[in-house]
Amino acid sequence: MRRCFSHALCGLADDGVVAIPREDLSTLIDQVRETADAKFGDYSGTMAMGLAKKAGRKPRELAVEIITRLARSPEFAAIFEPPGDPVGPGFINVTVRADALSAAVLAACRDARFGVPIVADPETVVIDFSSPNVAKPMHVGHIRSTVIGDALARILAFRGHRTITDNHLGDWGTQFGMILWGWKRFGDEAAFATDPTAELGRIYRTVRKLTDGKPDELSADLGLADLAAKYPDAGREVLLETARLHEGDAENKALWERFMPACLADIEKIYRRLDVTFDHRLGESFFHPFLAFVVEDLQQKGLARESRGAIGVFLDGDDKPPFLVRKADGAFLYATTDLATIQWRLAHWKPDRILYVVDHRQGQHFDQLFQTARRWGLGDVDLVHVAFGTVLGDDGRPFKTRAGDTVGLESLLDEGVERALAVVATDDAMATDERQRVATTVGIGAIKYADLSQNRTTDYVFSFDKMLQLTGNTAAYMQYAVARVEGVLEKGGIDRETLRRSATEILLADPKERALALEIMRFGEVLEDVEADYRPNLLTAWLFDLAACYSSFYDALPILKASEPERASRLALCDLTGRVLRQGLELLGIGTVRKM
RNA sequence: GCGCCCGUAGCUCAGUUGGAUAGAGCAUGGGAUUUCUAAUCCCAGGGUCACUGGUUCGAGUCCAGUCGGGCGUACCA
Repeated sequence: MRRCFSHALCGLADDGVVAIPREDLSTLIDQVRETADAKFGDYSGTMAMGLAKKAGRKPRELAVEIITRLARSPEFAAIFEPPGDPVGPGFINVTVRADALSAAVLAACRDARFGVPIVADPETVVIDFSSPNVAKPMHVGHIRSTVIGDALARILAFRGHRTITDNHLGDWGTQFGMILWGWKRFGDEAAFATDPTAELGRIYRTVRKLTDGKPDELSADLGLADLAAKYPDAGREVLLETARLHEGDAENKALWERFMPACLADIEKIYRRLDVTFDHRLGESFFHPFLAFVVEDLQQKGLARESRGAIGVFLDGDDKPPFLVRKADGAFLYATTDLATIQWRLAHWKPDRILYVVDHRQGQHFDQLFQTARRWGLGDVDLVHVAFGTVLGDDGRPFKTRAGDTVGLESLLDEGVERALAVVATDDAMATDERQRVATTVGIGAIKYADLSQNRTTDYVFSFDKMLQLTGNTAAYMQYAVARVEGVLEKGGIDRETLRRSATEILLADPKERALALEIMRFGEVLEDVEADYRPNLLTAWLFDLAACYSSFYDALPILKASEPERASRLALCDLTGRVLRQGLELLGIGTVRKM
């Protein structure tokens, strides 16, 4: 609906009333927003004030000009009431026409996309997310990248972009050297046969503590202290094992090939539970053959040079830390891999954009990476670091178990489902297996929703108690709203296809009907805003508003018991609300149930 | 030291890139059920937007500084 302003603004520009650069037009249109207060109408435009300043005009005068043009535009008049005079310093407040809203809702009822348009210029977007290290079990730190990345991929695809999701697995770095080193010294064949990833996880944790553990961490564990005494040079030896793997050492390569399938299977199991899929899983190992070329080419083009035995790109002068692409011992770094990856993706996928859904702590790395890529001349692709904050525990410290270990993702999901089961279990009428299914949907949904509903840039406090609340801005509240819609339609024995076909008019006489309809019609705008800043929390906030509008509508007005023609109209609204809510949750990777 | 991010109600957080009287949820207090899922709805209280100055019609938002916190900072990813 915002778009209706564009004609009037173009007109202004063409008439030379004010100079509006074409590229500013969309940001001006973005300034058309839903009003803070219903008494100001439905939408409000604030562009007159800003434009007046630049043009040296009086804001109200300019607002009147815009209003005149709006009123003349047939496209505008079809959707909005004739606008009144500007309010205050120059607000242009408009109200959607009842007949236009009603017609739009009716069209949405019959449309598989609810009237949400496909983007005008679809782009090819690579979304790089999750990217766990395969050598260690996935933990709570991976949840944000996985959940946010998956949601963004779903949303961009729904908007009409060509999306390519890629899981850039950490399957080749130092952490694998740790496993190799540890396996050779205290690997347990029997334990590996029983539960491969558990054994590899044990080795990883032990070696990590040996190589970068704090003194008190070492002294707290007698066995660990012994190992530390026995292998004082563990850190260096680990790097040596990593280097051997990269050089193609037969023994290490064989072990790598032996360990990988179990690692991958373990990770896949988590993705299945989370309902997350990838188009590609091109890990670090895949790009290994291209790394030498990256360094050579950077050197040859005079971008990288030797320093203290290593090779790096000096981006901010000689005194600032360079972007290292090769270590003094000859090994490559993840900077090298990331550069090779960009190059490979550009050559094979020709993307317009690449999104990296990665922890904000790696901001500097991406600044350097993007700068280097541009200097290297890798083309005019948009490289975006979609950063997010840390997951914290109740104490405000990074989320850990009481023993101080990181929380495994598997057990986290288990606990979410288990707690959801306790909440759902109050209804004895439900069969056990169905209850289990509902608990799974509610539990996993709660974990995802809690994460997505937070502004991604801030750290967030992980709390099962809060995310599983049945009231407030939670997955359960939203899923409940969907289940209530199902309940009404089921109770009325309504065939939804027939309902959609036979609906002839949507009546919006009651303010609650109107508010619900207006909210539903904002779906497309919200998705547009989500993409603009890669912020799924705008979608959760809107879903919450929508569910609240529905609850309010449902509470105040009879539906099945209403008389015609209200009954058919309200049933159509119910059906549409349910579908839109379900679609919105699906775009977040969250499932729904028919009963709960 | 330098760089990036953050500081909003008792708690957890929004705040649409500078807009109208700073909003939700939880918690607290009150109310609604002969009626489609009350896992709901309606109403109320609760704020020096860390602090100081600046920019302008207008600042939680932009600029400068101060205080407090987090993260990063040459061969881990």
